[in-house]
Amino acid sequence: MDYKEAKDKFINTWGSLGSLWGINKAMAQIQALLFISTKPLSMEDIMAELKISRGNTSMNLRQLMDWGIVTKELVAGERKEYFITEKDVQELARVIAKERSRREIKPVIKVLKDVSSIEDNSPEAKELIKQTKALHELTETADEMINKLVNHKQNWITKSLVKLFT
Amino acid sequence: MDYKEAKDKFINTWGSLGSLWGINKAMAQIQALLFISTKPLSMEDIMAELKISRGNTSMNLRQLMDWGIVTKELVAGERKEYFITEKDVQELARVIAKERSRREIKPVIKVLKDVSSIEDNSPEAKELIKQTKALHELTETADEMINKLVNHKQNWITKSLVKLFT
DNA sequence: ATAAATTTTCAATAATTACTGAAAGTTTAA
DNA sequence: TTAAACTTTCAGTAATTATTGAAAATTTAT
Repeated sequence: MDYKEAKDKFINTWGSLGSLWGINKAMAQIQALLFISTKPLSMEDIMAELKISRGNTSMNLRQLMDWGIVTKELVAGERKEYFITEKDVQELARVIAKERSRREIKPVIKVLKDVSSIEDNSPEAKELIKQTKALHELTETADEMINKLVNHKQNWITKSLVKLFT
Repeated sequence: MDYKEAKDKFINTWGSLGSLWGINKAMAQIQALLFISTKPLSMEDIMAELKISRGNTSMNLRQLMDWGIVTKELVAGERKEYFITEKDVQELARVIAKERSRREIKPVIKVLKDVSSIEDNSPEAKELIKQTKALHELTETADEMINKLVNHKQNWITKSLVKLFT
């Protein structure tokens, strides 16, 4: 496998992994491309490399910036905007975990809390309350775990692993 | 909020959460329905409750069985098949984590390994190798972490949390 | 101010993914 | 065996989601 093949394979795999996780393909591919690039890339660069339209590139770059994993980089004497992504994988993982907690887990916790606090004594309602309560507790625990790990800042996954299994 | 509202809200929230995570809506809703049901449900029951077709129900039940979170339950003197889901949330979380590791993480680890072991000395290739190696290590560590947690069998999330932050 | 360079927006369209329903297949009881 | 009860399959269709491309908006240089 030569460089070009390897690069394409990486970008494609990352892209399809993304869509499996509710992140769209183009967004994941742009991030992958920036992640392995040795220099900041312009919108033109990205369009050419991934063969996607200007509009698509613009929208997905914005999303990546909303997530906080891509930033604009000014290149001296250039009018175009250039983009870079967080290059440290640990930091990348932290940011993604934090965003997913905020966007996906937190709202579910709220629903589970509401549902589990209805008042009704029928056996069906009791089962609903019991099971949503259990789910609520589990979800909150998992979310707290993520957030604590996420605030460790450095080498968190490795450190936790050592702490857990030694 | 009365029982019916609460039930619908739970099923719908679980359903849309599912699609956010690459699990289709019907599959997540069927699991949610079984999860709060006080008794095993037949295909007819599920179709009526969720207002989905027979084919859809059949296909998604099979998928849930493939995941190992739903099983057939024979009801004495009944010809129909009845279905139940794992009711213990901890066990449910374990099974899901294990399946996601097997289906999604493992294949990515393989690609990252392949990509990071190409031989090429250009600066671009060096960056690709460096970054995919870092990602490979992180992914493997996270996957090992999931698999170890998953083999703890009881109260794993809570236990790990205590262990980690006390 | 003007206009060239660049980015953003969004209606139209393409691509993907999910769902239906009826025909084919399977199981069970008599 | 037969036929009724039930389940699975899958081609066709519907619903959802992603992408394009060109017009509008913005930014920058002069």
